[in-house]
Amino acid sequence: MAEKTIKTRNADATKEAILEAARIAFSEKGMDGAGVREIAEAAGCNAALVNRYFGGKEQLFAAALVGAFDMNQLLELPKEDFAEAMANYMVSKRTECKTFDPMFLALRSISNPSAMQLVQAEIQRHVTDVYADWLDGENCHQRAALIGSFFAGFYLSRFVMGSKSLSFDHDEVLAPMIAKTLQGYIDG
Amino acid sequence: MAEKTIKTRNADATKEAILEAARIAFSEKGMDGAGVREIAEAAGCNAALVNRYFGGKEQLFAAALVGAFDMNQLLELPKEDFAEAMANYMVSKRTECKTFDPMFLALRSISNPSAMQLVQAEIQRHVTDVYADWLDGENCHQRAALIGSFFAGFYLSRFVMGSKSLSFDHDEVLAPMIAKTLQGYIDG
DNA sequence: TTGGGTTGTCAACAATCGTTTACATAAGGT
DNA sequence: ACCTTATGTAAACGATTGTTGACAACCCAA
Repeated sequence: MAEKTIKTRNADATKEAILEAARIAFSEKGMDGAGVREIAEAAGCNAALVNRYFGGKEQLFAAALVGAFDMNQLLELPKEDFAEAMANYMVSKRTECKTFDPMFLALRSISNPSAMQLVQAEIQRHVTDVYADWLDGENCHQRAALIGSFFAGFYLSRFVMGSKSLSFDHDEVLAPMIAKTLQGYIDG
Repeated sequence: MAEKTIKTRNADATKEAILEAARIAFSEKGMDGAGVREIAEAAGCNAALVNRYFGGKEQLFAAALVGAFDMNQLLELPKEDFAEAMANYMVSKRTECKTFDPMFLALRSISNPSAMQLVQAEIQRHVTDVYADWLDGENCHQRAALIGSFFAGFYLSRFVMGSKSLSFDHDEVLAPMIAKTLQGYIDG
């Protein structure tokens, strides 16, 4: 949103531009790797405005986090379709540059303890607990957490680390394996 | 190894002290989070020696990585015992402070691209490929990589993020679930 | 048109980083 | 004992970081 052609002064707009730029930068480089000046430049404004509108980098990170982990569309499926749908989702996901991905943001920010704590709380409330309610059986919290950790591990290995064995070339092989693992946690 | 009582000059000893301090610091804070001065202080020497002996921080990180991922004791077990043994290993692992853990080092360094590349290459060669050879069946590389990613995800969620649902309190519930997942990848 | 508050910019601050240079000191052969 | 080399220390450099305060420019109401 580096729209400098029209310089209409609008606090809410620049605030939103900073937030969007921050989400992208944090996704690409993590909380520590992304700089305030770099975010401000991508938002088309000055770095000082980041502090004026958000109070600091950490609070900007917290603001970038709200509503990020609302990935509950899959939960509207019938339970017998969930595993295959989620496996297809995991496998069909493509990594584009300059985009906001809460999973990247989380994975690349875990070296920062306070950022990690924010991420953990957000995931626990908006993902793990929701999935546990949906599973709704014996040890549902553990099964939900294992689904989440499996998802995170796959994301980490495939996209962040770039494992060759988990590359796009093997999607047809990977999808059923992933689905089977997920089904195991759904059945309990 | 901050042994300052006896100041015997020994290049190899301090080199090793720096390496050990680096492994611990990198495990706790990651490649970017750990500072050279902090490592040198933990090693009981000056920060300049880090550059003299290793050529720089990145090369120190690379040196701290060699031989780190030799976790192949489990492969000496018979195949039918592997899943349960690895599940017990994952569940019985305790996180101590001031210790070297290559998995922590890897997870907390993925925000640094060059560090991540070094880690990925090391894991691919010393873990994933070795496990694939051991599995030795159809899609063995994918099955091995999924074991690794599952392991990483569990490590990340339980130890680094501190997921409550995967805490020590639920070890008896978690172990058989983990074992079942692993067994799925072993059988293929 | 004028004043006041909002919005944005600029420059500098203090801290930290990895790194380098210059210098001091211990060790060991001659 | 002396001299050379190896080993360790100290200080500073340049770059970057998040943050802040002073200042300028704009918008809007009176």
